[in-house]
Amino acid sequence: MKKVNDESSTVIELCSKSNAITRKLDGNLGAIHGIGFIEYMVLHHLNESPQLLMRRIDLADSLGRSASGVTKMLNPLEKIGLVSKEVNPRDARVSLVKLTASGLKTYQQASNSLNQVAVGIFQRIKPAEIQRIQDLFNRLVV
Amino acid sequence: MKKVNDESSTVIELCSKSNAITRKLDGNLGAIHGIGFIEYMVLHHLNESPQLLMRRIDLADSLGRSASGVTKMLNPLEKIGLVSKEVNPRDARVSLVKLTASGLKTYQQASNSLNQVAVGIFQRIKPAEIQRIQDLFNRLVV
DNA sequence: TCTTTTTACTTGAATAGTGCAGTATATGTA
DNA sequence: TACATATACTGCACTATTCAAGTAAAAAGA
Repeated sequence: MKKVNDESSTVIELCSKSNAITRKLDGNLGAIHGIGFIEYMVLHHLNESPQLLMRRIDLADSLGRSASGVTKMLNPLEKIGLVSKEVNPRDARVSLVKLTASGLKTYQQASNSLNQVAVGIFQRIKPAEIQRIQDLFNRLVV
Repeated sequence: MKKVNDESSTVIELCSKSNAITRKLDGNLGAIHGIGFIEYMVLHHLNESPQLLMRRIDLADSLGRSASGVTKMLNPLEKIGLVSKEVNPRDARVSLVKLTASGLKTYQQASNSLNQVAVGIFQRIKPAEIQRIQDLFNRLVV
């Protein structure tokens, strides 16, 4: 008697691996650069966006986290000067987050560490397949 | 100027999706069955193992979580009777976790909910590709 | 215009998760 | 045997994350 379908067991595997990877990277980045993996992801998404600028709500979506989680997480990052708060003249509700010069520098350094660890994680998977995985992720409906 | 390699951006995507999925399933399972997704995963791994029995440390590995995290999480599950604590006569250090009859029932019911949600998540991906993803996950080195 | 609804964000209370230190048991080695 | 090291687990202090409630501004509708 089968209890879960293929989709479910894949979801379970996905989240287990993600937990393990997050823990590993938290330790790695934390020891070397003083930020966790989630903080790294903030810097990454800012770096990818035009003008290094994002709305908090879009950041929450990109990270798969709640709005309040983003608010709280950003406080320490502002305090240590990796990001700054900007206003949107068109809409007074939004509070934009910007990557500072210092944040960019930390991002670039931490990226080197991440690159090494990430290569280790995918060492048994061919480059073409990595591309393929990423394509599949983009088609997930969450 | 490229900052992160393909491996890194795939890791970032993986963890973002996992966060979003976890949040979605926490809400879904919590509302209907009174357990979060992580608790569901505990029941799932116990159900998959022989005699419905696991060591706490192996459970932690399967979940990608710390040993103390498992200890803490298991307390409420024992209190509501979904799992029970067993001793290992061969090794007094280990404390085994067993899926109870009540836990099995909850697991089976929650699996129905999960199956539905999981199908929705993979709706744009072909069955053959789902198999493929799972195979790739098993080859990750974490 | 005035009112309702939606959106963006923040705060507080509660919960969850971590690392580290400590305990107890088992294993390896001389 | 004795001793050092490794393993399994737990408790504690700290950090992180969430939900629900609240504020304020924008958009939509009458």
